[in-house]
Amino acid sequence: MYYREEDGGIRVSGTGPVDLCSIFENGQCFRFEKEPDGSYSGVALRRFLHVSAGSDSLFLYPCSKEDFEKVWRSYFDFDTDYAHLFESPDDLLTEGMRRAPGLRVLRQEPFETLISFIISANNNIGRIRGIIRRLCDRYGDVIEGPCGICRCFPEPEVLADASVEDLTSAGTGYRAPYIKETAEAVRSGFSLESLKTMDYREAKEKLLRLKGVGPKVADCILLFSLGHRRAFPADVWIKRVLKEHYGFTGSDRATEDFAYSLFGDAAGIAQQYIFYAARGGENTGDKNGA
DNA sequence: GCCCAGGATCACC
DNA sequence: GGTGATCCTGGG
Repeated sequence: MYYREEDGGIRVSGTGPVDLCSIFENGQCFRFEKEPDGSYSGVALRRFLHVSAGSDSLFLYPCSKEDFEKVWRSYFDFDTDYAHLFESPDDLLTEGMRRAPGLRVLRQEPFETLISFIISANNNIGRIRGIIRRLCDRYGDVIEGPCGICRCFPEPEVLADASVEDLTSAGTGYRAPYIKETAEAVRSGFSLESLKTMDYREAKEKLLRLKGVGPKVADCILLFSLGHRRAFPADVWIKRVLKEHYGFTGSDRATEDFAYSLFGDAAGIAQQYIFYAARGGENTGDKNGA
């Protein structure tokens, strides 16, 4: 992989396939919007970013060499070669890799990911996006983007100080007190950062103590922001696939072990491919439109 | 008006 | 340790 500065941005080549739709609309990330020309823009890590993909390159804007090295390189997980993660992929995984060759698992901001996936419980992608947009508009810091102002994801203190009534009126429903309580926990010292270097199970156990975080949400946070690639979020779709394709049913812990036995250390990345294999050529899991 | 999808929690066994 | 009712909201 190599890159060069160009018109205030960075052009990256040799990354292997990158498909922005399967990155930004597969349910791992809720803050990037598709532009009419197929590019995406949004705010992540307190920075505005516009991304467009060519046949063999990617353009990030605005972006300096320093931004790329310090922020976006790891955000997009550019240093991992997804094509060679699995020694002997089975039929289902192979099919998923064929269908979504440009998929990548992002490394997002942990607090944003935590709150976003608490909101995701009992919810669909269209509504999750709307709720998060309202929270950012109401509680997020303002930053300057190329086309006007944008909003960052709210800081823990701000959500901790928000009233449950206000959080509810943003559309969070019964999850409002969970959001407030979990934001309070983070404000008063619960360290998300320390979970990155912790053993997978230990980190998951810690996350499960937070209000509104169950096994599936914990695995999403571990996989989509904390770099725990063996975290295998088992939603209803994945459970359906495990049953229909492997004849497997079992408890949450048994599912965790089964996924590990099938796919090993990168089980979470396999989960993303399997999602595409199972849902065929359709769009992603969004029934209501993003 | 009714039913459904989507995970976490809580009461209960 | 597992099971089932409940939470909220948009859509069919």
